[in-house]
Amino acid sequence: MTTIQDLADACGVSIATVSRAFSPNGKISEKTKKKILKRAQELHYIPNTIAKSLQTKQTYTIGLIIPEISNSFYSSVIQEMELKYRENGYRFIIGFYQNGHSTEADIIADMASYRTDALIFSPRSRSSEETLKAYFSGKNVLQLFTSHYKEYDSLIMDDIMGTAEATEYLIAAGHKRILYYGHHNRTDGYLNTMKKHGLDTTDLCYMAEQPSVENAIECIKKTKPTAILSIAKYSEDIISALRKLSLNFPEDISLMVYDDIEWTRMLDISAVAHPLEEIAATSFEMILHRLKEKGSAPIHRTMRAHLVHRNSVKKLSTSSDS
Amino acid sequence: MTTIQDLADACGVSIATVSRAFSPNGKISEKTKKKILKRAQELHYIPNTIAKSLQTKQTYTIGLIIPEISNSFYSSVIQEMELKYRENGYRFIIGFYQNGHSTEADIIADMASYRTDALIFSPRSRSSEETLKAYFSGKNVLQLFTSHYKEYDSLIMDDIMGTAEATEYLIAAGHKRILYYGHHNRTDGYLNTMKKHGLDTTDLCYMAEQPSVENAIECIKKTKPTAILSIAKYSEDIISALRKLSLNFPEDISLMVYDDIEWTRMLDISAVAHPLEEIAATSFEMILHRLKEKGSAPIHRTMRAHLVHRNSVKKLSTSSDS
DNA sequence: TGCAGCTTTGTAATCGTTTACAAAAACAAT
DNA sequence: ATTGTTTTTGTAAACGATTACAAAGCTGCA
Repeated sequence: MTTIQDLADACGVSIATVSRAFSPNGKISEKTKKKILKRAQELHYIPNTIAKSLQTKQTYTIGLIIPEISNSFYSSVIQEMELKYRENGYRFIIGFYQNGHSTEADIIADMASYRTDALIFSPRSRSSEETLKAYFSGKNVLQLFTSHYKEYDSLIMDDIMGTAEATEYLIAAGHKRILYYGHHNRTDGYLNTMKKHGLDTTDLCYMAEQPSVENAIECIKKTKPTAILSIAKYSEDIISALRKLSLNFPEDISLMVYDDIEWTRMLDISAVAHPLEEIAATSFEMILHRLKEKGSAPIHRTMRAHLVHRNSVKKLSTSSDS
Repeated sequence: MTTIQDLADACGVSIATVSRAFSPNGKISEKTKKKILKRAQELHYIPNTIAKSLQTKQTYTIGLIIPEISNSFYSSVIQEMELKYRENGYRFIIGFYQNGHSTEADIIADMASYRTDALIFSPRSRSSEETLKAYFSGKNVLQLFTSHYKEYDSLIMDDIMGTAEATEYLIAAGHKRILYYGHHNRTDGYLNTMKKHGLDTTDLCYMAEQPSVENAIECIKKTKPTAILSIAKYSEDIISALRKLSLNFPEDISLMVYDDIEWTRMLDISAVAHPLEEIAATSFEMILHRLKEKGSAPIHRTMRAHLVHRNSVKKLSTSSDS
C-alpha cells in the first residue's frame, strides 16, 4: 500500500504537506494541493486511518453491541443507523452477545481495545458494570431500547405507552376480552388501560417465560379472547396457534402485534411501529452530543411508537359481546 | 486510558517487557509476567489494538459489505458469521450499500482506509472493479452469495440446484401446473426440471422486475397453478395475493419458498434452506486460507441447500389433475 | 573464581499519520 | 533594495504498540 511518504516523495514535498492536502482546513496552496491529490489518485493512495487514529485518538468507529438480529426489528434499526452514521463519517463494529458465546463484558472489552469512540449498547442486565466503568469512563455509551444504567445515556421506546395505545384501540373497536401475550416488562400499559375501562384482566395477562405454540394454543383455548395483543417475539407462536385452531383474523379473532416487523404487512396485521429513521437520527445526535460534552449529565430519552392500521382488528358492535 | 508506558512505570520494567507479558509466546519469566498481568488488571490496562495494528499491519478486522439486511436470510447469516469470527479473534465492520446512499466502491474504499484484513462482499455488479484492484490487490476478498469477479474467491449457493430440487419435489407430489415466481437468475433449475418431466412452462415462469401484490394476484389468476415456487423476496407478495384471493395452502394451492426465512416456520411453509453454520464456517476457512496464501489461485465454492418439509404442499393423486 | 551458555530484560528503531514550531518563500509597501 | 507581513513549506516530536539486537542476570561446572 502506498504510504504518505511514498506520495510525498513522488510529489517532491514533505509528508506534512501531503497530510495538509488531505486535511479539510489544512493551510496549503491550491496548486500543490491539486498536484498532490492528482498524484494520489494515480498511486491509489488512501490515508491509513489506523495511523491517523493513533495520532488523533479518534477512530470514528462505534461499537454496536446487541443480543441478536434474528428479530427483524433490530436488523431494520441497525440498517437505518448504519446509513445515518456512515453519511457522517462513522462506522460500526458489531458484536452479538449470546448464551454460550461472548458475554456483554467480553465484547465491551474488545471494543475498548479498538478504541471505539462510543458504544451503542442494548444491555440485558447490569452484568458489565465494572467493564463499562473501566473502559468507558467518559460515559460515551448509549443504551438503546433497554436501559439498565442510569449513569449512561439512554434512548428507549415508551413501550408502556405504546401498549396502552394498542389496548385503547382494541377497546375502542368494542373488544372486552383482550388477551395480552407478552413479557412482564410492559404489562402496565395493558393493565392500566383495561382497568381504566373497567375491564376484567383475570387470566388475560399472560407473561410467558418460555413461549411455545402449545402454550399459546392452551392460553387461547382457556381464555377465549376476542382480541389478542402480542409482542413481536411471541407473535410467531400466536400465529401458529391460530392456524392450528383454524381461527382466522379478523373474522374469528382480532390481533395486534407490538413491533411492526417483517411479516405484519404481508399478513395485513395491525401493529405498533417504531419510527426507525427518527431513532437513527436521534441516536446519532445523542452520540455526537456526548462526544462533545464528555462530562455532562446523562440524558435519557424516550420515543413514542405509533399504530399502523391494517386489517386484523374487527369492529364489534358496542352493545353486545361474548 | 492506561498505556503500556504507564503500566511499565508502575511495574518498574520497560515497555518491551510489558509487551512480552501480553504476547502469547513472549520470552518472559513467569514471575514478572504474573506481576505485570496483576497490575494490569488493577490499572484497567487494555492493549491498544490500533497501535498494535499499525505496527503489525494486521487489524483482525473484516469488512462486511452487503446490500441490506431487511432480508432475514442475510441477518441470520451475519449473526452466525459474527459469532464464528469473533470466537477466532476477528471482528466485523459493516457497510450497507443502497440506492441513494454509499456505493459499493465508496464502502470498499472506506474499508481499505481502515486496513481491514479482508473483505466479505456481496457484489451486485462489477462496478467496483477498479476500487477492488486498487486496494485489495492481495485478492483478500470473498464474494458471498453473489459472484461477479472470477479473480476473487467466492462462496455461493447452488440456487439452480436448489430450485431444481424444490421443483422436483412439487412434481413428485403430483403437481403439473407449477408457477415459478422469481428472478431471472435461477430459472434454469425450474425450467430444466419441468422439461425433464415433460411439463408445460408456458406463462408459468414469471420473472418479476417489479413485483407487487397486484402483479402476483394477476399472475395467479391468469395461470391457475396448483403449486407455486417463489423466492423469498417476492414471497410476501404471493402470500398477500393468496390471502386476497382467499386461497389457502395447502388445501387450495401448494406453496414452496426459496430461502427459509423468518416467517416460513410460523406459516408452516415448506422451504429451501441454507446451512447457516456451514456457511459461516466455510467462509472463515476460506478467509484464513486466503490470508495465508495471498498469491494463490482464486477458489470458488458452491454449497448445496436442502429442503425443509413442512405443511404447505398438498399431495395430488397422480392419476388426475386440473 | 571465572567463564560458557542460556534466559530474561532493556534500548531504540519502526509502523503511518498529525501538528507545533521554525524556516523559507512570496508579496507589498517604502 | 530593504523591510515587514502573510502564506506556504519543512523538521521533528508525538501517538502506543512490536521486535531485532545488545546487555545484563543467572546457572552450572572446571
